[in-house]
Amino acid sequence: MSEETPKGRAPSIRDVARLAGVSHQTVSRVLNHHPSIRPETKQRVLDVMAELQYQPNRAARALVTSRSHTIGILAASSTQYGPASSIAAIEAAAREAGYWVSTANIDATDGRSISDGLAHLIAQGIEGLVVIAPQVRVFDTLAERSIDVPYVTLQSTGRDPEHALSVDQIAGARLATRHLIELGHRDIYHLAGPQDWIEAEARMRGFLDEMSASDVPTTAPILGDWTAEFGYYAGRELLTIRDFTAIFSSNDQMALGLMHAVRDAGLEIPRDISIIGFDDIPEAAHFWPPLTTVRQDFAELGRRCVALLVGTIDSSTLEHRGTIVPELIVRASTGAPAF
Amino acid sequence: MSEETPKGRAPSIRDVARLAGVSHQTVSRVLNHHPSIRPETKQRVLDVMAELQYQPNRAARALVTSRSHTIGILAASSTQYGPASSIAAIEAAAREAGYWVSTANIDATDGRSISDGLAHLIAQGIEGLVVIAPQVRVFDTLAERSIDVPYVTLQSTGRDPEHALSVDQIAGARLATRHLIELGHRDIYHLAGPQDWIEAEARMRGFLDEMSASDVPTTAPILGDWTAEFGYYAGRELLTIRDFTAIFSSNDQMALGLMHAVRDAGLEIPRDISIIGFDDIPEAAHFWPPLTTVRQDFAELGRRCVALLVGTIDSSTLEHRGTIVPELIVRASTGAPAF
DNA sequence: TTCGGGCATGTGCACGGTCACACGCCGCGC
DNA sequence: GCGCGGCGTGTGACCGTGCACATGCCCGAA
Repeated sequence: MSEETPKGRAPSIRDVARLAGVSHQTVSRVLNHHPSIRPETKQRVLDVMAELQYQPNRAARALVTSRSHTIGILAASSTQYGPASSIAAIEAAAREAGYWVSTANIDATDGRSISDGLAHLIAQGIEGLVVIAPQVRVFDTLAERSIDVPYVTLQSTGRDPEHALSVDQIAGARLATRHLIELGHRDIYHLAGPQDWIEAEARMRGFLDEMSASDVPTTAPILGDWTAEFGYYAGRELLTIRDFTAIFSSNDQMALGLMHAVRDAGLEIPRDISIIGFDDIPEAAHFWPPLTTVRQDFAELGRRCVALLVGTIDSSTLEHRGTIVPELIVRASTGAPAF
Repeated sequence: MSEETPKGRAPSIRDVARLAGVSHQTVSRVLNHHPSIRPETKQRVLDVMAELQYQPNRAARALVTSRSHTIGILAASSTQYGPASSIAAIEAAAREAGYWVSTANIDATDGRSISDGLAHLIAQGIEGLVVIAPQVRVFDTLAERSIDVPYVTLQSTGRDPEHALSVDQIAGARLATRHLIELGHRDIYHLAGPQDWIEAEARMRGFLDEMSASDVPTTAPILGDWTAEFGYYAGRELLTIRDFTAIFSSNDQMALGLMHAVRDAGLEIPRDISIIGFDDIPEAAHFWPPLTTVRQDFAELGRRCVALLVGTIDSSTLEHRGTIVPELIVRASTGAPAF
């Protein structure tokens, strides 16, 4: 080994200092872009750093500054398209802003898991928290543990609008519902998401709002679990009634299950029944028939989320955040009802 | 504030020590489950810890032990079902084993992004690395940067079998291909994944192996990009030829696109053309028709991955790892060819 | 009795950074 | 000529933990 440093350890600022003929503090100043350093000195230090392949020790820095530069993500259902997209976007935006990301995947139906995940993140000294999970339970845990870092929840404006950031779910749901109404549908069902997801609740509210605003008699929403499986069985149940011409599903996966059930019953989409989804997962364009749905910009959401969090951390200033409005994507699964 | 500790800081082991009437070292021993501590003393320390809501400082511990207890994940395409499932499984397994996880999402087509992501993880002092990405480029970067932590790549046995862990893609692909051959198909196309994904390569190899083993004339695989979109356009192209009765798609999304194209051409599945996919994403059971595919157990993969990594870190012992064999799921998208 | 050894605990230092403060030098105004 | 302030740099302490070593005690074997 032709190590420049005496020990087997990674080089420290003192090693750099010695080789550059300066004090360790000067090296620290170079690292932190302190203004008053002679360019000549600075260059010398930088050269030695490059030569030694010096890497600042995160732990040491975190210890003394008591700052971790880490944002935690508490995520449920992270295998689903929406959450996964948000996570990826947050991760990218955070890195851009000089922050690290640590994720804890939890089982949102298990209170213990929520608490554990949160403890896990807090133990890492996170400076900000993003919650991507059904909030109802998480909120309780959050309140209980009296979180002392800024946090943002990536769901619709629910119980804690101050911390919420989201695509406007209500507007999206109204968009979808209005689309069906404008096509002439009057008997419309809504297949909602799980009761304890605030996103699901918001979409349901949007549906109900738009229905009553258009003087269309509302039907009781069916509570689902986001899965195609559920959509399929819910569809089979519904079709024993057959007093409707359209269904608005709270996400694309359930819409897929619905379509499956409708076809099994020998009916045609959209001739007999129109179906509209929510999310616009990449596959939706290739469902049979291609699914009309509402698109959300998850990447933008992630970016704003980090901007808000970092703004709060760095300057205690709440950055103003506009609403992200979703977009209606009309494909072939919706049409005028046939009488 | 009725703080027990003098300063506004979080309590340290010394605060605990003072209140418990012991030395800081004794507290440290309690934390690390040192055997020789009187149960009485231990309990006293634990009581004070609980009272003070003491939390060990990770940074300080990492600084002195030079161990971060963190596993890094370098992931591409983490919004897709397979990678997302693996990540969630790894995260859970790692937490179980007392490790933390840090994820870097990269754009695998961009060499710079790979390198940045890797640097990002290394700067965090990760002790192990899991690579979930098309490996060809990543391998080069890995070699170039001479990674000094144990790593595992979550793809098929390719260039670096020593570090690879995966569901046996070749066996899975042979399973799928054999299924088609046994149904009586002779003219079979394979829609492969991107050239630089070793997984895609392995599935292609499995396809070719099985075809020649069964004395069926092979066709040149078509190289796709995993998306339903590509599957759709590839299907349209293929259908202008029509000299085949079955297609084996390297993943379920492309299979979905293929199905779309086949229906657009007025053909029926599986009467005119059989289609088989790979992955068994949760939606596959509700495609039209429900997709025959090959299921991989991602959760098991994640668990083994962490077990292997932690084994290597803790004892430098390579734990023996069996192969995970995928399972053929027969649904309605495949059938005997009609002549 | 003496001595070795294990147990339970304490003392001091090291880890690799940052921060507060001190220091020497130079230029400028009075 | 003297004091003052800013610039560039150095000195030492400190952050919260774990480790090596020291200490006192008790027990059993020589």
